[in-house]
Amino acid sequence: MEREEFLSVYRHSLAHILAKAVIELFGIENVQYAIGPQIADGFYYDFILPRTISTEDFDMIENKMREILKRKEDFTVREVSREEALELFRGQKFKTELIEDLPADEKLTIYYTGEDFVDLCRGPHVENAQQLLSCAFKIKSVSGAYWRGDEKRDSLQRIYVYAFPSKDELKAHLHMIQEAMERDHKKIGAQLDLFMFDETAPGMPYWLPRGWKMYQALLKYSREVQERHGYTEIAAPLVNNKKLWLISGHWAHYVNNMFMVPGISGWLAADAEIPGVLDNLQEGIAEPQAVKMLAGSALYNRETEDTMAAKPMNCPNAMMTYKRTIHSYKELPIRYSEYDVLHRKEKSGQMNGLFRVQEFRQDDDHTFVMESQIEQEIADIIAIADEIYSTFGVTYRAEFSTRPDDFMGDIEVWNRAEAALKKILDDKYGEGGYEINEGDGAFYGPKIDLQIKDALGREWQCGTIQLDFQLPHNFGLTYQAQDGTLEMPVVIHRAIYGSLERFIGIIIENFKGIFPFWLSPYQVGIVPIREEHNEYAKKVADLLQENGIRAEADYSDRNMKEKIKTFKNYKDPYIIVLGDREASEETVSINLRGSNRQIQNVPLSDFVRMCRKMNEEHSLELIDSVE
RNA sequence: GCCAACGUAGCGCAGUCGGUAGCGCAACUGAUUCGUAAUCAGUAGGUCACGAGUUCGAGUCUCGUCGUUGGCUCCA
Repeated sequence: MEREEFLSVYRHSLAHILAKAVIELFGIENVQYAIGPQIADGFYYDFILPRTISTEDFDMIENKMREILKRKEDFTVREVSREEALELFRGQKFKTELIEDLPADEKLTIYYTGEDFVDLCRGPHVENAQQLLSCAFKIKSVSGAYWRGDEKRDSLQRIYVYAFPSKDELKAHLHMIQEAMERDHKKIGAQLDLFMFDETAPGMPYWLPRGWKMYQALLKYSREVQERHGYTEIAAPLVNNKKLWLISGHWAHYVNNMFMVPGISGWLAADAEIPGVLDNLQEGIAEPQAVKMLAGSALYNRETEDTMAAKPMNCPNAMMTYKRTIHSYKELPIRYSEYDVLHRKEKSGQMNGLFRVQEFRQDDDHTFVMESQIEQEIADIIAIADEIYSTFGVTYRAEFSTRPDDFMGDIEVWNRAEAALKKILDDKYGEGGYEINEGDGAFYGPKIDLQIKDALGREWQCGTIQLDFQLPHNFGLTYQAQDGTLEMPVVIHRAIYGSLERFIGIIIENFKGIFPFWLSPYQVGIVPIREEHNEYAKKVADLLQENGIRAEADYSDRNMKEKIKTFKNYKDPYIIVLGDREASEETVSINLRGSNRQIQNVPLSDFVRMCRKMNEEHSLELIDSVE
């Protein structure tokens, strides 16, 4: 904690130095300075400047900051009245707004750095800039940001700076950034031929043969686990008429994120020409053109009755599936798992490799339960999450979001459900062993989010467990209770991977492309030394395939070293070399991934057993000796 | 959507002042038949993202569009 305070004091102080440097460089009359808080790896400061800052300016700004530090000026604090403050920051609109927004009785403190720079600030700061001389900092980037995050307000230039107490720590941090860049799933995905994108389908991955093998391995594993827990899988339409979205509420709340298939409101009886169609929405650039349409052309219209939309979520179709028949309390819980393709339209600039896409699959499920079953069902879901996350060797953290102000439904149901969830979380993680976000739940029910932590310590929200009191209501779902009355089930939405696409992105970075055996696109690379060994190699390949082991063989006449190199670049866990010796003795010689170590002359049956064991146990570690 | 940067062969990159489109790897062909991370020789591969503009001439300068990346915002 001490270190945290220290970090906050000097990062914040450095932020003032940055502001002072920028003002000295551009002139106070040309600069509007906003706020400069500290963040995880440094700080930023927002400005309005007469021109845009580019990377070429970074040195200049950093040098100016160092020059200012060398002046060894004092940071002096002064308490001022609101009037005094307003006078002092006359012409600085952001500071003025901040002052006016503070409660009337709040004490205003201002900090001087030297004589000529003053900033509104709660402090505390270092006493003298000298104390910052040993700090290490480096401008990270400049990007756009809005004043108070509101896109309708001023657009500011945000200067991000890395800042650490010592050069070594900055160096370590830059090293970590470098490491993260090397693990970039977009880079590794291309290197390992896992997936690709094309501009005709922004944010919609093409899964290449190798990537798809991994995808299937993840699906297979998910299905295995869920089947054990009594889940039954369904598949449903990807595109539904808007009637469905009107019932579910998506048409009202989510329509701008949906890919639309407009309906047809008619056909042209004769060729027609539509004059004055603008080719561009931007003023001054758009030129009106006549568009020709041939007789028989359909006239598409989003508002017609046969308009359809691609599903952004599986829930409505799961509700329809439940509704097909009447249900008895004896059937519940009913667990419909689903891996269908979903589409969500994102604003341009929102996409990011596999982390944020417009087309994806979830390891989704909708479970229909009686209220009395919530507790046990959630406990079971958490058990599934435990099992799956531990298989990937990652830890996770739960966040509990409770009833928001604009909740819908019966407050008593909410209270009972939240109490049940809290009890499970307390039992599982201990009180305080998870975070509570009061009022952060969805309007239709409380939720638990599961954040996993990857090998670099970065956190990702993957799993989510949400109670839903709204959809059963919208779709009029019922079950017949023991006493013969019709009751409404509660729906639990849940996913463990979250989106398969994003999860794969995360594990690519977590494992740096060096996947556990069971997950590797190909698990064994087969290298016959000479063409005369192809026959034996083929026999081995067939045997592996029969045993559910994914193997690839290179039967070409290339040099064996080249074959090994190719498989090593693909990071195949085992590369087996087959020559005279192996063929005559029915053995394989294994090259272990990640080392130059080999295990010679392993009996074929032992090798198959090793591979099968890792597939069955979903082992994290590669077996590196014959047992 | 907003701010900024980027887009040259499958991949990684070079291309100066506006003057004939280049390199490495990969691919293909031939030779080599090899015991653990690059055998040798040769060949082919381009709408320089797309569209306008300036110019005698544009990969290079200007504008626009699309895509990607880093942020903002939102989210799984």
